[in-house]
Amino acid sequence: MPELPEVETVRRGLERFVVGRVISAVEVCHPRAIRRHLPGAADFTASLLGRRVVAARRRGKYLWLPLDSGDAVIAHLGMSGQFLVLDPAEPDGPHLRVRFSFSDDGPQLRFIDQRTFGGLALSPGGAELPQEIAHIAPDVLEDAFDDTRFHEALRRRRTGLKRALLDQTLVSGVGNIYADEGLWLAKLHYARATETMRRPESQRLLDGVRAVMQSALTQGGTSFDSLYVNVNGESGYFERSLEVYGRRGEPCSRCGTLIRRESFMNRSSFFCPTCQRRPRNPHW
DNA sequence: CCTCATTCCTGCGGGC
DNA sequence: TGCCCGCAGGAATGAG
Repeated sequence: MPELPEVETVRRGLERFVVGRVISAVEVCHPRAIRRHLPGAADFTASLLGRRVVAARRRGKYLWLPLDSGDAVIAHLGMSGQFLVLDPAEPDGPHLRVRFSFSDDGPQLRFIDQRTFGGLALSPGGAELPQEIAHIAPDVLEDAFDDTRFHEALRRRRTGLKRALLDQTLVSGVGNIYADEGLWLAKLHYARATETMRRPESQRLLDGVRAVMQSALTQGGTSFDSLYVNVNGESGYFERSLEVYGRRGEPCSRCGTLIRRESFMNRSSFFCPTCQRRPRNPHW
């Protein structure tokens, strides 16, 4: 599942292999992939033909490619989205959704997405910051992220801590996996009421989320070669470095207590019941 | 305005 | 062996 580190790795790949090139053809193989582009596939394609990609940007889990027209292609990888840079002779896989060809006849950019939660759209005039994603907050690795303001916003919420972490309008880039990992590092329970958070606890949480993301980014950034922009969730981080996610029944590396899994928000939460004490007044 | 459940989708794995 | 069902989850959406 691509979260911030994986998406940043993809952004770097796009910067390296796509920026500067002129789009010569666009093929929408599956209409669902551009469902958020309401004018439809023909409009999407027409807006891109002959345009040069001038940058590759990211906010949270959203990517966008500013074009020389001032528009931008917005991309979200969803659960299983990938961008692959492949020679035109390479056969199409079963989940190819959109294909971009370039005027240099070099490698194509292919958007591939098995579970189709991801998608692309054209943002008119969105080169600087697409208005479609203006509601997405800065992420914890950006200079623009203000720890104090995050803490204050957290205390104004009336919800559980993990729910707040997953709210992209409060902090972006955090998904289920890094939320669980960050909470474990900070020794905080997922159902902790946000309004009771104290400043040092908020700081531990931010530091924890930053630590796991930085670590994943370091590992993920090394795993793509010249024709593979990488990735869905497989940054190599998964198998080696996760402390709680997916580890139900395994001992906590800090205290030995067995990791528990609880169902929460229609998904799983993994935590150490000793290190991450359930609060007296949990917020569901 | 705020919070939260629901919804989209497909491959995989477990149970029978 | 094969079928069915649950599970995985980001974020838009609408209900309350």
